[in-house]
Amino acid sequence: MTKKMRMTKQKRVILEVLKNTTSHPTADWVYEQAKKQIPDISLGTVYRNLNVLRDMGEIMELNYGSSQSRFDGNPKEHYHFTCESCSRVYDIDLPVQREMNELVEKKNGHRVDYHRLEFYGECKDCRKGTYSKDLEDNRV
Amino acid sequence: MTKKMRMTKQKRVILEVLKNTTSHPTADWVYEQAKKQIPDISLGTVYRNLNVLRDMGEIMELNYGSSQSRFDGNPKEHYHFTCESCSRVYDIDLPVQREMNELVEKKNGHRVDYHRLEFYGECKDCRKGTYSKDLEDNRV
DNA sequence: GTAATTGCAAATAATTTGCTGGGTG
DNA sequence: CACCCAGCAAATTATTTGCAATTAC
Repeated sequence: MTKKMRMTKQKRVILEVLKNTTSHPTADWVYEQAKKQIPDISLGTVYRNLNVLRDMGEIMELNYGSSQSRFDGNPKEHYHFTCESCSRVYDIDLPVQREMNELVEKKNGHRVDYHRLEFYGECKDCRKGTYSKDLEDNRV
Repeated sequence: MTKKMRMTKQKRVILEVLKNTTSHPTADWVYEQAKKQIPDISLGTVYRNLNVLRDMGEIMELNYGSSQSRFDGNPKEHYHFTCESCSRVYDIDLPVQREMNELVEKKNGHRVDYHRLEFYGECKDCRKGTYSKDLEDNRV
């Protein structure tokens, strides 16, 4: 039984703020905007509702699931796959498609220096049920 | 004058740890590994050196520049451009290439649910010197 | 009525920084 | 021997959480 969600004034305003901007605001900016309509709304409420709305699929969180930075000893451009089950990150050997940068430059007018491509899903170890914490801890 | 960098025992070990793994460790994991060789190394030193090594281009930081999450009112899959100068995030209208997911599935054996593609560079406003803080604050 | 949700404040978690002594070039 | 960098601990920043009061359904 997933528990039922109530549409509160706070939730409505937060969603409205997000739906009415083409920018990609931070929680804090949403909070500032929401305060214009509900002066005593609290930042905690904004965070809670952003998470609820994300889980419902109403909005997207960029950088979702990456509270910690990860480092890569290989500084050459390459792509990654992140397992949403065990959080491990794998290298992907697709060739880097630099043509896409020029395409975006032409279409949107920004100067594009590089891009980042990340795949998400369930890794082969987790699919097989082979995953073990030991394996993770001993990766070298 | 960029100041000169000294090769310390700590820096050498941290770099060595990263170069000798194909995983994409967190700062904390690097710290744990480095401690095996330098028991009294401090976590602060690990963070400092990871940043120095990243700035030198010796290693890559994944999720670089995103200490805060950003939210998108449009939950449909689409790509983004992030300006490294003003930090604004723009939508990119390239069609989503789902074929790449299958390619990775076939080649690497992971189940791929979706991917994320982000471009980086300098946005057209910053290139023109048009950027203003007001503009950012008033984005709606 | 009752369970979900709020505001507030305190708690976490990741990362950065100030200081002072030590080690590299 | 100058000055970059280490260790330590305290500070910052983003986000989450416990609790008692409030509100949607």
